[in-house]
Amino acid sequence: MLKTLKQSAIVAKHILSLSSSTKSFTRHLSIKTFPPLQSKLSALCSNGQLQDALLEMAVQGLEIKFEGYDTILNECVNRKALREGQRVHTHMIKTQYFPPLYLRTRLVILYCKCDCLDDARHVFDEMPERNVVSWTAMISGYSQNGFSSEALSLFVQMLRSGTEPNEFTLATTLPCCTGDCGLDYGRQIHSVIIRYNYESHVFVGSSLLDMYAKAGKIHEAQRVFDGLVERDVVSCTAMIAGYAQLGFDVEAVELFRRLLKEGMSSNYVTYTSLLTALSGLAALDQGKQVHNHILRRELVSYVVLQNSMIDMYAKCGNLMYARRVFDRIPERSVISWNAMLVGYSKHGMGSNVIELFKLMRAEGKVKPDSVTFLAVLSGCSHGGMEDTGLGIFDEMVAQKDGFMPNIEHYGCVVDLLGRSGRLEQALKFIDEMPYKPTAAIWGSLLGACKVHSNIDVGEYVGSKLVEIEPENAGNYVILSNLYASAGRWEEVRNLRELMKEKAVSKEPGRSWIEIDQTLHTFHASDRSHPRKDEVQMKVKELLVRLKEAGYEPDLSCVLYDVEDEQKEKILMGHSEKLALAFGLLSTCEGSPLRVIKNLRICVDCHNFAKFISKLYGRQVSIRDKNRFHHIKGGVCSCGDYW
DNA sequence: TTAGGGTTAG
Repeated sequence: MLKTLKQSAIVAKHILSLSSSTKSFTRHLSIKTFPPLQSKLSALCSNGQLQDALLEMAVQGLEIKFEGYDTILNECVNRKALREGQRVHTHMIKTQYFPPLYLRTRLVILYCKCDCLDDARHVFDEMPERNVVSWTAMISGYSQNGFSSEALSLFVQMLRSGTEPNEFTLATTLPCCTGDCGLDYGRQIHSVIIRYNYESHVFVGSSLLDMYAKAGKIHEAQRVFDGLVERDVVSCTAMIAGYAQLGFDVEAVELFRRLLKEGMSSNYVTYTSLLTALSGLAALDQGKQVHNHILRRELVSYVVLQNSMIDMYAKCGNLMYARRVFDRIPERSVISWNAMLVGYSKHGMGSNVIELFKLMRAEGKVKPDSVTFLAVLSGCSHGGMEDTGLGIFDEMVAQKDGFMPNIEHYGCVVDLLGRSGRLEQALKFIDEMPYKPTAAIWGSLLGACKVHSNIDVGEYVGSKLVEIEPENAGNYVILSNLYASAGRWEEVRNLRELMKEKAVSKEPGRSWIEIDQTLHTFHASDRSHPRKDEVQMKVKELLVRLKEAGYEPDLSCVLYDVEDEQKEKILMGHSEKLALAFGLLSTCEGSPLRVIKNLRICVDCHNFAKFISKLYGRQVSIRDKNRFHHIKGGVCSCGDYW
C-alpha cells in the first residue's frame, strides 16, 4: 500500500514538473502521449528532420493533438517552412482537429512570414475568437509586406471589436502611416498611444518618432525622442536617420557624436544613416574617418553599408574611392550598381555610365530597375551623350530589359532633346507622351530654352510653368534671364511684378567648403563667418583681377530692380563666391578647391569659378543641387549646360 | 505567440 502511494506521488511529481515546463498548456497533457512522443518530435524538429516529424505525427494520428502540432508548427515558423506548415494545416483539417486560438495564431504567423497573406487572412477570418496577439500578427503581416491600408483598416476593426492594442500592435501599425494621409493617421494613432500610456515605451516611441520624421515633422520627432525613458540603438538611429533624411545633416552628425560620448552602442544601420548625413555635407575627411571605424568594427561586409559608402564618396567628389568600394563588393545589389551609376552621372562622366551599365547587363546577376535607367539617361544627358541616351530610351520602350519607362524616364528624354537643342521636337514629345507633363519636365525644357536662347518656346513653356507652379521662384529666374539675354526688359519688369504679386520666396542660398575636417558655411552676403572681413577683401581683390582677365559680371542673374552697381554688389555676395574666396585664403597654392552649394549655381558664379581655375591654376569642383562641376583651366565638365 | 531604425533616384 505504502509502495503504491509512493509510486503515485512520483507520477504526480512527474506530471507537475512537466506542467511547469510546458507553461499553461498542461490541460492537454496525457501520460499516454506525453512525454515520449513530445520529446521524439522535439528531437526530430531540432535536427531539422521536419519530414520525419511529420511522418511521426501521421503515425500517431489523433493522439498528437496540441503538443505535437505546437512543436512542429513552432519549428515551421522558425524556419519559414511553408510546405511542412501547410501539411500540418491539412492534417488538422483531415483529422477534423479543431485548433485552439493559440495554434490558429501560429498558422497566421507562419503564413504571414512566408508571404502567403491570403492564406493567413483566411485562417484569421475563420477564427471563432481572437486576442490581441492574433490581431497584431495579422496586422504585422500586412505591414511588413507593404500593405499599409489593409493593416490600418484591420487596426481600426480591432479597436471597434473592443480589443485593446498593446505595445506590439502600436509599434507595428505606425510604420503604415506613410503617404498622403500618413500624418493624419499617425496623429490619430498617437492619441491612442497617449490614451494607453505607451508614448515613452522605447519600441513604440522609435516607431512614433520615425513616423513624424518620415512625414517631415522633425520637431515632433525630436519631442518624442526627448520623452523616451529609455533609449537604445534603434531609437537613436531612428532619430539620426530622421535628421539625415530631412537634410538636417549637421544635427545628425552632432547627435551621433553626442550619443557616442554617452556610450550609446551603434550598429551598421547607425553608420548607414551617419553616412547619409556626411554625403549631404560632402564632408570627405569625416567620411573617410567613418570608413575606418567601419573597417575596425568589422561591419564592412554589410552591402547596405557599402552602398552608402559608394554614395558618400561619390557625393564628396571622390569617384576613385567610390569605385574601389564598388569593386570590392562580392554580392552587389541593384542599389550598389545604381549608387555607382548615379555617381558617374552626377559628375558628367557619360562614357563611364554607359560602360558600367553594359557590364551590369553582361553580368546579368542583377536586373536594372527604374533608378538604374534614370541614372543612365541622366548620365547621358549630363555627359553630353544625347543620342546614346535616346537610343537607350528606345530600347526601354522595346522592352529590352523587361522594364517600361515611367514619367521620370520620359522627363529624362525631354532633358536629352532639350540639351541637344531639339526644342520643337521636345515639345512634340511632351505632347505625345502617355503622361501629363509635370512641373519638373517643363522646368527642364525651360532651362534648355535659356541655354539655346529660344524665346518663342521659352515663353510658352514659362507660361505653362508659372501656371502649375506659381510659387517656385526658380522658374521666374530662368524666364527672366531668358528675357534679359534677349534685351526684352519690359517683360523682365512684368515678371518681377508678377513675382511680387505671388509673393514668391526663394530658399536662401548657402555654400560650404571643408578645410581640415571643418565645414565653413557661407550664406549670401554673409557677415557671420569669423574671418568675414578677410573674405570680403579677397572677393574684392578677385573681382579686380578677374575683370582684368576679361570677366564681366552677368547682371541679368540679379532679379532685384536696383542700380547696376548694387547688382554687382549682390552678385559678389553670392555664397559660392565667398566660399571660393575663403578656400583660396585657407589652402596652399595649387591645391584643389571643393565647394558645395545647396541650390543650382548661377551663370555668373559658374563663370567666376572658371576664371579662378584659370588664373590661379586651381582645380575647382562645385557640387550644386543638380550635379558636379569640375572646372580646370577655365573649362567646366558640364560644358556650360546644367 | 505579436514589435521599432537603414542604402540608390526625385
